[in-house]
Amino acid sequence: MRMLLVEDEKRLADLLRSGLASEGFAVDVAHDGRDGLWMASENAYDVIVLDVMLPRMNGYTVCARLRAAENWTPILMLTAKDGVHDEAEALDTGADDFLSKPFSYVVLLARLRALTRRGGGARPVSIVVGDLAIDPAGLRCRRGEVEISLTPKEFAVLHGLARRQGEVVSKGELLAQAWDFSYDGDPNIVEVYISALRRKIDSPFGRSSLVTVRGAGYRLEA
Amino acid sequence: MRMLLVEDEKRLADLLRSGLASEGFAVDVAHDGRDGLWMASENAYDVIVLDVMLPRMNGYTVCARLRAAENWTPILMLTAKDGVHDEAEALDTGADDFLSKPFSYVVLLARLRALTRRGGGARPVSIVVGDLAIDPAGLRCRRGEVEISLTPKEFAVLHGLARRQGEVVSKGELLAQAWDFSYDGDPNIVEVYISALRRKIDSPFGRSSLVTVRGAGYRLEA
DNA sequence: AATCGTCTTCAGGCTGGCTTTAGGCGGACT
DNA sequence: AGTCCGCCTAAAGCCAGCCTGAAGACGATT
Repeated sequence: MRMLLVEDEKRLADLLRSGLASEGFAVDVAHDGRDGLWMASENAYDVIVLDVMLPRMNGYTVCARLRAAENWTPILMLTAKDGVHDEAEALDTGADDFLSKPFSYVVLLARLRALTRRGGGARPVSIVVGDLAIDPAGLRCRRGEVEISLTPKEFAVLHGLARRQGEVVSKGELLAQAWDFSYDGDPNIVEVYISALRRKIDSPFGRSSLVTVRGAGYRLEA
Repeated sequence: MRMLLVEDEKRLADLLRSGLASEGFAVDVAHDGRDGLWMASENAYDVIVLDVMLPRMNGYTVCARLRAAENWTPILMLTAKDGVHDEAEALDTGADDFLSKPFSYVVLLARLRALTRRGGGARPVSIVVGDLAIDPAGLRCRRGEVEISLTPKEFAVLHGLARRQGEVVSKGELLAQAWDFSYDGDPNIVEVYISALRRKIDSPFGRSSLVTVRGAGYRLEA
């Protein structure tokens, strides 16, 4: 079971290397992002443990580049903060799992076992709907060659629709995905954002890809 | 993909239920620990989402009891605090994964997918009647290559007929399926919608796939 | 402190789907 | 043939649901 550990803190890297080695992993260590990317590209690992805060190239970028190069090795990201946003960001750039520092060794082991059991599955990172490309890693999207900047909330709504392109997504579902669960404001806010999105991704292009299905929700189509 | 959700916060439970249902999960909900344990024992679920803080019996106990009874259904625990200790404790009692509240919907979904070990999503399948394709997820249908947009009610009626293609479906049955139980208006409304459907899916194509069976109901055929 | 951008609320206006109504058609039975 | 009954469909009113501009709240940045 070959593993690549990309971690710049020497102390932590050594501890993990010795611990995991005794669990049966053959561990290679890279100490910065660029080395990590290079090693991951050159060798076939069974799993990659990737710190987010790295010199020379951060973890998100390394992850995104690997996925862009169609490398689907399971990746577990180590996020420094424990904000929900970081977690989602990690998963969106194509990571298979993440762990917030500080973490316990037992937990890391359990997660690694789960990942290696599963094997890597192909999962494209950016979502394409017709000529509209949605880039979860960059919180932005493109219509053809034109780049469109979106606010986080706008993006969350668009993302929710794009993940299920061609299907009707209800307002309630969009609320649940783009707002946190404790939100209990006016559901009308979804309409407001739909309106804003149309003004950005449809109207300027004379399109109408964001369709209202009265009494049911919205649908994003090519 | 059958799922048991054990969660006492009604609002959260409802949000999750509707969201996950649209992802292809058949969700049962239990509102306290004892009910959850009972339901998990009686039915064969593919995955269990288990809150830790529950009335009548906490999540750790439920989890431990299930494992003691040799029930190995994958369990994802929802821990309230985010201390490492709780996470380890969750894994120790036999949970397969955990998530700290508050969590994001996206993350939950990714974890559930991992647990059920199924890359693709179980999506509602589209029904085909001759060259007429009915797409429940998108609330629309296609005759050959031509896309036809339907209102929710029109779709509900067509869906009711398509699910039993070739059979006669009575007006009463259509009423029961497309209208809610408390509806006590004119049954003639079914005829109105049949008429509308014919104008959309038959007349423009010179077909007559929607047949009236006098005194019995309607039949959709290829 | 001031400015900017984002999130959220609110309210007015409007669209379009739902339902009812009513007149007409045609098959079935006497 | 005549009559009855079930079905068809066009038309119109109603109203829920949706759209959108404006403005306040809030936080981030300078």
